[in-house]
Amino acid sequence: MAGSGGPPEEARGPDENEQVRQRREKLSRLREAGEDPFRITAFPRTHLAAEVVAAFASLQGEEVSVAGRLTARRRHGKATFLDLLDGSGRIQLLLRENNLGEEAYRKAGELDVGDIIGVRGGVVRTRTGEVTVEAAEVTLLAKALRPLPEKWHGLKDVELRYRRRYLDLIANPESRRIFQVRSRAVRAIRNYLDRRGFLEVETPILQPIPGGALARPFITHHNALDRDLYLRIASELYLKRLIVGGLERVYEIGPTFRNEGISTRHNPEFTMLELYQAYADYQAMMELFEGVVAHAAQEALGATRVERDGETIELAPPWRRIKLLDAVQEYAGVAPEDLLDPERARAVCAEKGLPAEEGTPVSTLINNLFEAFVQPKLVQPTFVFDYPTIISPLAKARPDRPELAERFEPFIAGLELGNAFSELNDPEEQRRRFQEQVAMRAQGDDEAHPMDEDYLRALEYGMPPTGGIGLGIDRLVMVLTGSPSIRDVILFPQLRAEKSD
RNA sequence: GAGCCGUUAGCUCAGUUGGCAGAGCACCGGACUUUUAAUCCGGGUGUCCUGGGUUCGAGCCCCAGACGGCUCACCA
Repeated sequence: MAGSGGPPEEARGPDENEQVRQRREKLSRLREAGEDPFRITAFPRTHLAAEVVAAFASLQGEEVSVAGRLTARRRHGKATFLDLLDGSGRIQLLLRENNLGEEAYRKAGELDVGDIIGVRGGVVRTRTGEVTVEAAEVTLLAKALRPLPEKWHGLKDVELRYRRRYLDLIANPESRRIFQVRSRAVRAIRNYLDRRGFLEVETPILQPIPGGALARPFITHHNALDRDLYLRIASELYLKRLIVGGLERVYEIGPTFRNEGISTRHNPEFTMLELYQAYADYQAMMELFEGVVAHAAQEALGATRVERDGETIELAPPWRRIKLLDAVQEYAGVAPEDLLDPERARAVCAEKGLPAEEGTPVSTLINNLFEAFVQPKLVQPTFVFDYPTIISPLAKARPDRPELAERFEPFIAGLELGNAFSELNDPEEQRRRFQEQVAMRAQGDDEAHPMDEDYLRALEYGMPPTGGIGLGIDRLVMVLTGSPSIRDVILFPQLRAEKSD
């Protein structure tokens, strides 16, 4: 094979097939003719596909240059229609032997679907009314050696969609749309916060003490310092140090890592918005949260309503607000007084078919009830508030009921979208909470919060009363795009190795 | 980590009771100068996920494994 003018053996990939072989041979012939497409470094594009279509009235008869990927071909002898896909969308090209000449038309016939091409030509409308570039010159800018997925069904195989996202983006317009919505939503959030005087900052991703949340971290190692570091599970404690430092409104949008299971709602690395506002409490955070989300939806989708499972979700404020225990009563039918005593609470859970082993803390029982009976019902945006202090070690307790924290979690479409509270700024109380967590860690709870003396020292310098929010960007995008899986809104979700050796 | 389902051509998918591996698109050859899932004629290009086993014979049955999806468990 290698001797028949084909490409050298070592240039081939491991999964060659007939179509790839043919394309490699075409590339070889081009190179032998001194027309190696990969030597071209630029193409003077004058218009995007969408621009040509949108400005047809003024461009008709004018010459334009467009470039992109050849995604379809319809041959009619001495005329051929091509579909060109660029970053803005699709435009049709018309190649005619009359215009190109016999030789150029023949060479254009050697193009393959998937090739990257540049075309110079006049803007016309075809007999069927489609805006089209009638080519005067066609340039191959990059050869596609592999065939594209099928044009009609696109790329359906979810594993291939995740592993080869580039193919998904080429073949499935909906996938392109999702990531455009995601980008617009994030930009809208930044604009919204910037306009309200927030400062965007970056805090360490490599942290010596992984705090700010209750979760297992990834461990890594710095060679020069010869010490283990952790990939952050939250940016919380660093951002609050900035509040101490007088940056009174700060936020960060960035990757966060939790060493836990993977599911349709969890990726080991995800994007979180965290923000902190001095002199505000969790009530103010509710208003800020619903404002951020509604604005993101408006800017990304042009509407505050989204469809999901045939139901319309209205994201415009105000959202419903309900106390955790009231929600449990409403949806699970369990009276708050039944949850005061651990024995009665366990009996109620057992009755409902939930695990209720001896010694299970009431807070866990409440959480189980909530997740089983309440959370799936919270389709419209809902703030659930007043969580047990024991599971909120960084939140300020309610002055009147210290067993409850000034904390809320927002839910949309049954998804937990974030977490927020009035930040605990009493350094002595924070130390007691940390000690409580350290004791739980000693009991084997490896998600309990570690002690962080430097954070306590910062609080000892004085932090104003502060409200804070964490918002899962990926999950918000799931809501905005109606995506059932978090993998649909993360460009390269975590998967197992493709091949095991 | 557990349960259920899936893996067949480049892509989307059929494959009957265990009996020569199939279709559409893509691709290759031919016709065609305004089509848009173009059309018409001709051509199947394959590690049936992998490794064992049963059988005269395995895509199909059995066992083990890989990868993926969904559900559950922990979390945002």
